[in-house]
Amino acid sequence: MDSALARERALDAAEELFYGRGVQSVGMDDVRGTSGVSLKRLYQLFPAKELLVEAYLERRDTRWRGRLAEYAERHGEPDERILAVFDWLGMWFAEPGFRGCAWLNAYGELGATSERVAGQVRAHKRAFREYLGALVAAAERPDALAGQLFLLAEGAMVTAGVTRSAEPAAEAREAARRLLEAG
Amino acid sequence: MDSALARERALDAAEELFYGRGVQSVGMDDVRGTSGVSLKRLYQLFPAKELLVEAYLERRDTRWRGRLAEYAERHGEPDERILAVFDWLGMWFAEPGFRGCAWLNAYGELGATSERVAGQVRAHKRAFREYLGALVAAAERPDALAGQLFLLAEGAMVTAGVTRSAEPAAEAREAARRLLEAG
DNA sequence: ACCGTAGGAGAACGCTCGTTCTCACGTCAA
DNA sequence: TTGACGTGAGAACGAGCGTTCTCCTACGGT
Repeated sequence: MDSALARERALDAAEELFYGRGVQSVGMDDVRGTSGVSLKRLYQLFPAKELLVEAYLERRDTRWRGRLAEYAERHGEPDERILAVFDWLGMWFAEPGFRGCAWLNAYGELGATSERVAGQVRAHKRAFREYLGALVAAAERPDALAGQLFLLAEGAMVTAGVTRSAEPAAEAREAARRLLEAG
Repeated sequence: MDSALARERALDAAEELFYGRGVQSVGMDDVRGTSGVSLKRLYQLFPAKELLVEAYLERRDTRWRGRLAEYAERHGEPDERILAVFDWLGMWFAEPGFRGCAWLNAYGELGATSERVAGQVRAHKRAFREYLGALVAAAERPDALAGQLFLLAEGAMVTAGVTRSAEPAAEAREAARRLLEAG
């Protein structure tokens, strides 16, 4: 198994385990067991657990925002694109194994102790907020609307995670629709 | 020091430490040091760390909802009461030492491993949602609005916690005002 | 065939931390 | 006074886990 493949396997295992059970309750030995990558290799690729955590969050960030953008961009009308964000959230919430927003979970777990993880969470949220800002600008709406939509989306993520339900996406979509309609 | 006082001291220390630094990075020894309550007493009052965590969340839940209701009820007009919730959130976010919603942080940290803590978080959020439901009903608005306001409030809490800013409360308040206005 | 290197399995190390135990001291009832 | 008891200080115990080390096997180049 070459390094690139071992790295992917390790990150796949890290993502499955860290997202599903939290970072602190997963040991490097669990990552080894799930990935099939030996401890020696793991530490060659990621010299400390924290680096594996950071790589996990970074890869997931890229993929998450990519998938969201890909879905939203299938819709031509600017207002539809905005609402599509909430549709996509609903599909995400309904996926098996959904356990809330990985970054908010990581923030609750590590935000107080790891400044780097806290920074990654802020960067991820800022990027999401800016993406909404671009959609809102394309719809020729005031930027303040993006902030409000962002709060709805964050509230939906958190609530879907805690209650294990996809319903908050529909509620947030409806609120977003009304804000669009009113403004 | 009698038992009741020791209990209060222990909970005061637990709250300060768990909320400020997270549950897992605080040891029972830290609680002893901050509270001045000996380990023996701590374990008499709370036979395991998890019980101390639960007691901390429960006491904080009572106080948090009490303070919110007290503030909101100073306002007579139903619509004003609803908006007062967001004003209160803004005051809370601006308090020194604010580090986001204690329950969401606890959920990120322990939700995957402690079913009891996860249940407390759900109960707390359900109670908050029901409180909003009561305010919305008093304003003779549809219950769906309560769900939307709830998402705004949750989004504001999360965002204020991550960005260390009180600003999201004002954004959420403005969104709430527009939803009230439109409905 | 031989040696040097890489890699795997897993033991070992060291630290943290939840929990319990030891021991000395003070208190109060008889 | 005495002895049972509660308490505090902190040592001790045991488990978990991040990280490193040992040892052994396999293989590639000469």
